[in-house]
Amino acid sequence: MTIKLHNTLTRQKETFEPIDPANVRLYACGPTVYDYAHIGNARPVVAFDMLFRLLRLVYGEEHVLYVRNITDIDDKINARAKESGISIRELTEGTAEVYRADMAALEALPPSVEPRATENIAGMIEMIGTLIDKGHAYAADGHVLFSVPSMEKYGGLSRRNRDELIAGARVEVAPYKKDPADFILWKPSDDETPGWESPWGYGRPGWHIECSAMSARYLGEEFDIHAGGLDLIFPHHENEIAQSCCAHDTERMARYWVHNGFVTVEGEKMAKSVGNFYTVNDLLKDWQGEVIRYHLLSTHYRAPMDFSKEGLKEAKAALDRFYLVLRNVEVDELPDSKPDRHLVDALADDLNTPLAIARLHVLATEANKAPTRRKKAKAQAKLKASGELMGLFGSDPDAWFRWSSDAGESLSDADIEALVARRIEARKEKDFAEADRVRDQLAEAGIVLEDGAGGTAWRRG
RNA sequence: GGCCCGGUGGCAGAGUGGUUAUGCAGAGGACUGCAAAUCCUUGUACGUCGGUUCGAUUCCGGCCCGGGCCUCCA
Repeated sequence: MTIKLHNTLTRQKETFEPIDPANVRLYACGPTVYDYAHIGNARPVVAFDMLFRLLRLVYGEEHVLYVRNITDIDDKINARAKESGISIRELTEGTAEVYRADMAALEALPPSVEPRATENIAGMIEMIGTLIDKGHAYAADGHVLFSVPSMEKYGGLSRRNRDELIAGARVEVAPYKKDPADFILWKPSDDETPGWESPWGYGRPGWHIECSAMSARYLGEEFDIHAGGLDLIFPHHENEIAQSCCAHDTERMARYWVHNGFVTVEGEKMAKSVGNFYTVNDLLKDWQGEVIRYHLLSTHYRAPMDFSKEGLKEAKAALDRFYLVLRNVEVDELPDSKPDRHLVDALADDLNTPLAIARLHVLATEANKAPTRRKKAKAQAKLKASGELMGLFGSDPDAWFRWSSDAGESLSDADIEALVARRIEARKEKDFAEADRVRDQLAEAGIVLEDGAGGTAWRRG
């Protein structure tokens, strides 16, 4: 089984060859915890969770190390804490906690390590010191800056040269910069902002250095895959490469760079002013996490995707179809099964999740058409194992169909079961008018009934 | 201005140098007390103009349209 990945370094799909198959190392840029995660933050998490799951399948669960950081030192955090009158620590820990819960609801596995920037300051200071020693950085006016001209190959990932950067610069160049392209490694803090003592005075790290320091600590100087959003290619990832390669004297920081495409919401760029700013936390009030996950997986991770309520409805309908297949189990226990070969092939081909989903549908149809109980159970098991590889079908089918976004406001399970029982009685008496009346009443509350051989099943539609 | 992505049938969304994607929605049928679910059948595609080719939606080039990045936005 070989995995192919689109590598931003070469802009081509390449066969993935780990440095050490017994220790496959993946790093993804995590959130800056100043606000709840929005759907644009969720996409990379789900996409790279799929990659993590695939790597675990191919190389073994014990042989994949996935690091995703939490950025808990940042000027946006400082500003947010100040305006909401809570401490920085309260803000970052509270936000991080919600983040973990939200991502878990999306069925994203927790990363192997989730380092926080504030717990890695020493490593950053050390790295900055190394960069200064090697002539790649300089202190000026309380700041430490990376000297971009000191790196011959700067710009390789984003494919820009320094002249283009300067020509395109839209921000005023700070006076302490020797070169307009230089970027901050360390900056001074005052009494209001968090800071640490350093050889260059009391201050705090720049953004890029944290990923360089943390990836080096947990994954080594050169590792396999570095993942993140498309928008991070420049400057963030470019600068990470500069810092890491110059500090470690390496050719590469990571062998493969994978980037997810952007999300629009309801056809437009997500913005609070447009009213389409969807946070995962809010969405989870109305939709099962798996529905959100499915919607995200239904577009290839590199393509731009439009996230919409309509798309969520479609995702819900599709998952209903699968859970219907999985609910209709006629044997005591499903046999053990491996994921479908074609589905794994699709995923191994640069995470082609839409094709894999199409395969799930084919497997569902096969299960529905199976002529014998045994064959049906086998097909159902295959479907379930395949979906589970993608982080789907983790719910109990009955629980899935009972799920309600407005629990308590609508009919309770007991109410529904009482009505269903009344209708069963009516049908026994051949009082179809009464049976239909009850069914209409339930339908109005969004309950769908199915009269099957084994009795009447219900679900919230 | 520079760099980089996309434009597929009513919708979502894969893929391919010649042959059915898949799902939803639509139409017809089977099943059902009627439904639901399920199964069967079925229609509508590849932005535009050129080029390469026996043949292009698929490769190449121009153009049009949309999106992203160009110093801290996933």
